[in-house]
Amino acid sequence: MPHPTRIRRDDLLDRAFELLSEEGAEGVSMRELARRLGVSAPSLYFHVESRDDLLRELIASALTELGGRLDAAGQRTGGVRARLRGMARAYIEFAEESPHRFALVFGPCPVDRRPDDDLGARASESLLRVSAELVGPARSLFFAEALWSLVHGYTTLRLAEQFRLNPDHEAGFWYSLDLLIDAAEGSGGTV
Amino acid sequence: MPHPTRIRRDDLLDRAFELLSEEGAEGVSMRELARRLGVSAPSLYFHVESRDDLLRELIASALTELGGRLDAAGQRTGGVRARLRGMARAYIEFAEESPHRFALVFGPCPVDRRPDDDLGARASESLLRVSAELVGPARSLFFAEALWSLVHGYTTLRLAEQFRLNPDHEAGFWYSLDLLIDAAEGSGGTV
DNA sequence: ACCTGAACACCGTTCAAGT
DNA sequence: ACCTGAACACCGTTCAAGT
Repeated sequence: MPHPTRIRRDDLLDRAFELLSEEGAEGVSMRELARRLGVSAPSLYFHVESRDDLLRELIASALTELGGRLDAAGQRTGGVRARLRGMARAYIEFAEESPHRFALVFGPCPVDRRPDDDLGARASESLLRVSAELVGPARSLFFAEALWSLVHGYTTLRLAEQFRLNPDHEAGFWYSLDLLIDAAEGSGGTV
Repeated sequence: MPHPTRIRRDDLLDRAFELLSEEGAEGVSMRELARRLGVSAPSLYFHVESRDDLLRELIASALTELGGRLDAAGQRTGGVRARLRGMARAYIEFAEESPHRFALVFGPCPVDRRPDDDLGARASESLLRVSAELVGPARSLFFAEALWSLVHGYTTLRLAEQFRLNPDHEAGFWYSLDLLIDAAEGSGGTV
């Protein structure tokens, strides 16, 4: 063995994940990451192009996990309404469990840090599928966008503690969600 | 005059505003700010407690401006629906005009950087007032929260260019907004 | 009271040098 | 191929020193 320590890419990403979860994107510094790996900072550049590249990897992993959770929620047995509620809950729960990862995925983000378009597409695929059950394929994009806006807005405002005035803020959210679903049902889909 | 240059607080805030507008919060560095003011970095600390303090000031100013715009839109003549639409448009327009300021206001934010609670309250006051016209004071908080979630979600996702798949994304938003207003009207308010 | 330069502890990244 | 230390250009912030 030519060197005392060899960096394994898995370790690198695991430690970066920990840093992100603990301290947010700002805490993911190349030097601190190197410190935790017991390695010099420049050596990281043999395994990662740049800090932005590393963050892009973390975004991709968070997006994949969120997509998986939404998918699971959308495929459970039950009516369309119950599954849409489940997907909304999964979205909120992911944000509550991993606020820093959630913020990184949806936060303002330099072009260099953008994940592949198809990753985002895959994450929203299940929402589009369940939406199509409700309003048909032609209007599924239209409806999914409205649902996503409501859920995302509620989640981010909740995460930013902007509902301090209203301790019972969940009630309004679930009511509004049902309203959108009611309207979609009324507009005549395939189910 | 004991010194060649004296910092005026207005200048300091104006330059910081420019930096924020041009390059986002990350671009607002004490050293770059000092450079633009033709002054040493440490001297800034006689006019501002810390960088977080400065950013808090910028958040406050953005929040005040957004609040003012919402207020103006909410007080125009016209029906409740038209005014709510106007407020939504004002929200979106502010975010489009000042994306970095918008992101700073609603982005994840260390506790030290939080503006006064009553500033946020004042910004949402007009929304609550117009909501109360629609559903009465008892349910205005409930309804305002739903509206805000939808508008905020749509705005942030739009700013993050998450609607790339759907070039006609505005239509779905306005439709959903009307749906929420319809439901509120149906639920029996004072108007 | 207000400004300065020097300093401390951080950053991302590059690069010549080692194995 | 992979790792290192030194270096460069950045940060926020403190502090003794000047006026």
